[in-house]
Amino acid sequence: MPELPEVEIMRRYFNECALEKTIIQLDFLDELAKVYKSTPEVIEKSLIGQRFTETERIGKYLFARISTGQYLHLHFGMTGNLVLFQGDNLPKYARLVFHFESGEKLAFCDLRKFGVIEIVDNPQAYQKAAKIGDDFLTISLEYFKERLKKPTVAIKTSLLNQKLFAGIGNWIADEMLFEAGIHPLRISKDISEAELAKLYKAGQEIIAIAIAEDTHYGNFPADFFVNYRKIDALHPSHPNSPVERLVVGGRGTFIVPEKQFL
DNA sequence: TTATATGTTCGATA
DNA sequence: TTATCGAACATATA
Repeated sequence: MPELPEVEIMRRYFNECALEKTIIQLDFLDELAKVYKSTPEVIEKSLIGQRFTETERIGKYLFARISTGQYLHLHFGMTGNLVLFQGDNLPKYARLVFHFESGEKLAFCDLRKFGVIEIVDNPQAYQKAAKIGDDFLTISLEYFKERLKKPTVAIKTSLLNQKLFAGIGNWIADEMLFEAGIHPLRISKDISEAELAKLYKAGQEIIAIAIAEDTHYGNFPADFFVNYRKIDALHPSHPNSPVERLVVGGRGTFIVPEKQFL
C-alpha cells in the first residue's frame, strides 16, 4: 500500500486512533525481530506511560512525536498498514500492538516485514542522516529539475530514488511517466525542461487526487494508468497500443508503447 | 513450479 | 571516492 498518498492516509488514520492516548502495553509479535530497528527494550522504554502528540511525514517516512519529545519512526515497506481493533480481534500479520489506556489497540501489520519501527530523535535529523530528499509534495519545479541534472540512470530509477526527493513509488512513477509521455528508460539528464515540467506537474496532480480519494483506486479517474497496469491492457486513450511490461531498476514497469518510446 | 508484488539496503563492480 | 547494478530480505498468491 505504501507510497506517499497511502502513507499520508495512514498518518491521518494514526492521528484519529492514537493521538493523546496513554500507552500502557506493547506486544512484540515479529519473532524474527526484522522490523524492530530499535530493540524492543528501547521501544518499550520510550513509549510505556507516554502518548503520541502529533505526526509528521516526509515522503513515505512517518514520524509520531512522543510526549517525551522523541519520535517513533514508522516505515511501511511493501505491505505495512495500521489497524485499530478491540478485544482479541488481532489482525493478521500484526508485528507490534500498541495498547492504550482506553482499551483500544493499534496494530502495525506487515506481511513481508520490510517495514521499520524505531525510536529517533526527530524527523529532520533522521532525514539528514539518511540523506533523504525533501517531500515531493513540498518541492518546487526548480528543485525537481536540479535534482535530476546529475544522475546518468534511467529516469524511472531516479523517480524511485528517495535521496533525490521523497515519496514516489512504483505505481506513481509509472503513472507520471505515462501522463508525461516519457519512456522510463530515458536518461534523466537528457530529458527536456518542458518534459520535466510535465512530469513534475503530473506527479503533483496524481498525488493530490490519490489523497483526495483516500487512495481507493476504484474511485480514481477512469483514465488513471494504475487501473491499466497489466500486460495487454488497453488504455482508453490508446486503444490500439496494448500495455507492455519491462523491468527497470529491478522493478516491474508498465508502458503504453504508442505514447512512451525511446 | 515459477513469477510477481505499491521498498530499501548492501556488497560488488566500474 | 563516487555512482551504478543487482541480489537479498520474508511471505503470499496466481
